[in-house]
Amino acid sequence: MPHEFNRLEKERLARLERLREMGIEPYPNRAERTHTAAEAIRTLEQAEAQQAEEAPRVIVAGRLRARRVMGKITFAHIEDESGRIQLFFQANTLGKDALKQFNKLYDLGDFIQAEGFLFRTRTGEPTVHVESFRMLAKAITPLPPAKDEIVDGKVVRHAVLADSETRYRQRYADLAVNPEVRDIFRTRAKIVRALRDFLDDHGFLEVETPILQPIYGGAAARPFVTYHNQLKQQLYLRISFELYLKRLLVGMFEKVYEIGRDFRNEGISFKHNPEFTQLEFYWAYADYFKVMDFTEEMIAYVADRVLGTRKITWQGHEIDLSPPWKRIEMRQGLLEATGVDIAACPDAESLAAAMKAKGVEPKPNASRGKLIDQMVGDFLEPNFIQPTFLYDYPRDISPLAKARPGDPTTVERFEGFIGGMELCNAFTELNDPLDQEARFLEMGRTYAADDEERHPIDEDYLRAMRYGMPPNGGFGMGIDRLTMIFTDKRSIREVILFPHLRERGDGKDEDRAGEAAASE
RNA sequence: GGGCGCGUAGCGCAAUGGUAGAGCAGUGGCCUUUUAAGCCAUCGGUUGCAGGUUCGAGUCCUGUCGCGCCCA
Repeated sequence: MPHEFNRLEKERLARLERLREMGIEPYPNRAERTHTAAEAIRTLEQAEAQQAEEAPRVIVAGRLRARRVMGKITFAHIEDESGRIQLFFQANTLGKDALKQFNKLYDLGDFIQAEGFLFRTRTGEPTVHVESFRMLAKAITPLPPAKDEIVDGKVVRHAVLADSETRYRQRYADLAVNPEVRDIFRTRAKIVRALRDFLDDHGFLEVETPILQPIYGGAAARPFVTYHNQLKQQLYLRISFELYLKRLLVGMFEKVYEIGRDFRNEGISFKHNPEFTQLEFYWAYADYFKVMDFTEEMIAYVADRVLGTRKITWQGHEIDLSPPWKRIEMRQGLLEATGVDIAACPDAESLAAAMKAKGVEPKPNASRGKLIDQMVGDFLEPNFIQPTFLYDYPRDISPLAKARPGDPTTVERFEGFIGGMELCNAFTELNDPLDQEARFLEMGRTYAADDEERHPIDEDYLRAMRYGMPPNGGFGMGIDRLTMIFTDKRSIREVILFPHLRERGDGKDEDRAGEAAASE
């Protein structure tokens, strides 16, 4: 269905036609710019400092964001990625017709180019005295008309685009009018850059492993399923990188990492998006305690690089990202929080009974590990506001982690938490192929055939391990969540450029409800 | 999946069950240092969608779509 233009768009289309009639191409192929807005302002300041005789000349380009027409002069602001700069249009300089053209045929939101000399207005604002200007790209749809007012030195923004649905569905408009949203994604890019630099500096090799996988694994999650037509083969979008990265240790790489997208076909919430960005690394000859130390160091490094401080505020909490993080053994932590001693309960039945005795209602039909997970989620996780490692997890929910020597119910695994949210997950990796096979079979028995967290057995992974895999520590961390922590955002949708929303045409104005109802 | 809340003009918002409004944006005009410029005039609505109750529904009820928050 072709787009139906609204009243405001039709007005702009008419002006676009008018420009064409005047021989002006509203979407020219080439643009010119000598200075960004910020560079132009700096250039003026330098000229003033040097008491230059001639005013510096610039060509600036950007989106027209404000216009104040005052008879024979017009003030405007254009914005580029570096910021805003004021333009001064004067009938005496440009001629009456040119000024009228700018006032009547150019719209807020249009990309324009302007050439002239720099000066300061009466109020001291750096301004381009425009001698010529041209259209670079006409905007048909008006952007939300956010205006900034300075009150007591603070910027107060009016009528700013705030509807979260529109902001996420039309992120381009959100980014165009909300500069602080652009900053979130600059921060995100810096985080990823800092992580890469840290890992590279520590001798890790960045690799790329398959996103389309014949067998999914490495996490407890439901996959997206797809199909290769020519191979006539069902494929899955990966739910983790783990099994492929560890194959590389068999292949004699000792430190590898990957930053990329994982896909999990599960619920969407303020901390879950169906595709999310993950960092995983695997480190030969390391164990989970070494990985813990390394994690603290890495997060502190990223904080230093990205924020310039290790003390942050997240949702009103003062959080200190400096090492060392608090370390809590899971058994001890649960004993203190609930009075239940998981070490005294070797199976699900005894643990459920112990939980009931302490007034905690166990989830029905849950395994021992899932009951423990339940208690962690209810009694520990929300309290881990300061960076905290919780370590020594139950074996039956950790099929890829190595057991603790002398304690078959526990594996060497930790999770890191910040702001009451799980941030990372790591273990001393299981490298015994026979034990690994037994774990896979055990999982197959424990989970019902239709359980969404059931793992198919990856025979090729077992084959790789049989060739010999060095002892190693592995680590996975959600980049989206780390970005939430660093940017003080409560919702993962704020840190993902194009978060998934339920389908609804091109926008909230378009109604498909009627069509859907009619077709049923 | 369940509970609660929200959905009104391009944007941010009003409107006891009784004529759907003002601001910004837009349009026409005045204005040579403005900066949410100002002043005068003016255009703009399927109140998410579909039903229902009522003399009368943006408002109450049912269903539905979407978003948000809480829970699972």
